[in-house]
Amino acid sequence: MARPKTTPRTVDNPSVAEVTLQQLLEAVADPVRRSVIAQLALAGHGLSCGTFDLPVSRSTATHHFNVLREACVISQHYQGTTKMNTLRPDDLDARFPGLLRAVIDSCVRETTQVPEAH
Amino acid sequence: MARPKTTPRTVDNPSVAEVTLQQLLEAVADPVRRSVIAQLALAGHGLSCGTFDLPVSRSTATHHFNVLREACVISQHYQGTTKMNTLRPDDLDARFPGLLRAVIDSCVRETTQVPEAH
DNA sequence: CCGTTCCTTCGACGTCCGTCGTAATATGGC
DNA sequence: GCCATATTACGACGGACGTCGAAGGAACGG
Repeated sequence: MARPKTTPRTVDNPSVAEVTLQQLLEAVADPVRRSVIAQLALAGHGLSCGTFDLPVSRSTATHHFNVLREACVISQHYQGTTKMNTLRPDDLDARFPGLLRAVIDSCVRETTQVPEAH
Repeated sequence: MARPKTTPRTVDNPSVAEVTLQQLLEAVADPVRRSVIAQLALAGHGLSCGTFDLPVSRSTATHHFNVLREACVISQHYQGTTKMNTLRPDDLDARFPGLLRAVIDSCVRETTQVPEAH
């Protein structure tokens, strides 16, 4: 409250120390969010929110980005009218060694190996 | 149906090939189930269902054991009247390299580092 | 047999989370 | 200023999951 009329469109990316294991695991347990992770990993660079291919509405996508950011899986920052998303690759390793890396790998395999006809 | 009156009390531990990433991540996203994992890892050997220290009723605990077994995180087998639970340490590594190992480590840290009064 | 112990099955209930549409805000270009 | 674009905030809804208690089956020991 007492916020000025103009919100300068800043994003606060939380510090790794504030993230719980519960938060991280819940974040990656959703298929839409894992799709975000996979697309970011495959792209190799940041992507704006609108460029993702997701099977949900814009507002739902915003929700998922928030969850991922608060779990320190991605970091976000504004760039003009768009919002860029990038993976936070090694930050979380101090707190949960190897975990995010393994999750990202599995997310990529999950999407690239989709052509698995039995 | 057409089941004999006496159920021989067998358990079918699914094969790793049938487990999805979704299943595994959902399984470990629950705090009670992570407690099971941590207690098993700390014990270093199998534990019967009744010896776990869990904040839920017996029937709920049974449910959680089922979820963990179907995700190939634990394997179960009867031993007299009790049901033994053991971690399936390296099975899942073929399918999700490094993932379960990292999760187990984080579960152990989560419970052993509980004495974190700030 | 009979009782005890251990675990499971079955409904039922409550809550949380993913989903949406609509309305609103910020930026950039004209 | 004004419009178009990009994203967010706000309620609302529905389904899924964690939870429980009560009843039941299985093994072991008398």
